[in-house]
Amino acid sequence: MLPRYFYLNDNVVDVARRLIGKLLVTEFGGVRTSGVIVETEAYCGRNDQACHANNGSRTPRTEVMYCEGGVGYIYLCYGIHHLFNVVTNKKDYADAVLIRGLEPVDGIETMLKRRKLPSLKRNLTAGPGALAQALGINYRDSGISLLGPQVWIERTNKEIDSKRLIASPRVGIEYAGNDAGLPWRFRLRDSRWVSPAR
DNA sequence: CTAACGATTCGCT
DNA sequence: GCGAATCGTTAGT
Repeated sequence: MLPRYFYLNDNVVDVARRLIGKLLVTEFGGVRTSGVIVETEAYCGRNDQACHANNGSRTPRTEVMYCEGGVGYIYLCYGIHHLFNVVTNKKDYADAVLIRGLEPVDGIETMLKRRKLPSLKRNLTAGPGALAQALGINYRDSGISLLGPQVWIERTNKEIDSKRLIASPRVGIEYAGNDAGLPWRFRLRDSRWVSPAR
């Protein structure tokens, strides 16, 4: 399990890069499901128009983004999809990393059942809404600890060569003006488990 | 209280 | 490639 200090990093873009190649695990009702993170996006609470908590905007929903790093920020998108983010930085600094793609590892049968899919294909965990559903993550669990028994992140044996990382603009945030062009999306080159979005 | 909208996905053409 | 689905959150009245 990654220790608290991993999440206290005050550079959320750096955390987004470091999360690639880590294992994201959930264990609900004693059933373990997991996958290697292959795609992320960074959102910064200060001077980032794409962030829900931009420039100190506090609402009931975004309050967990202001927690000390090491909890999950999960919210409902389009009324259907539960998107999972890793909250980082110290208390009152509303930074988070959206997890956008996973390579399935543990509990594939369970994930197939949750996704109502007949067989293992890339749409099992490629895309932020898809992977959250596969892991059984619900927006009502927003604020859950990443140092607890239900959701956590682990190191893996595989080292990620920075040459295998692609940085590009974030997806679906055209409303964010100049910040829409920031290269804060990271993905593993040649992974078939990254999101369908361009 | 009301209305507009979204860090997306899926199915159909 | 395109449009519908679907509902909590938010800002405004």
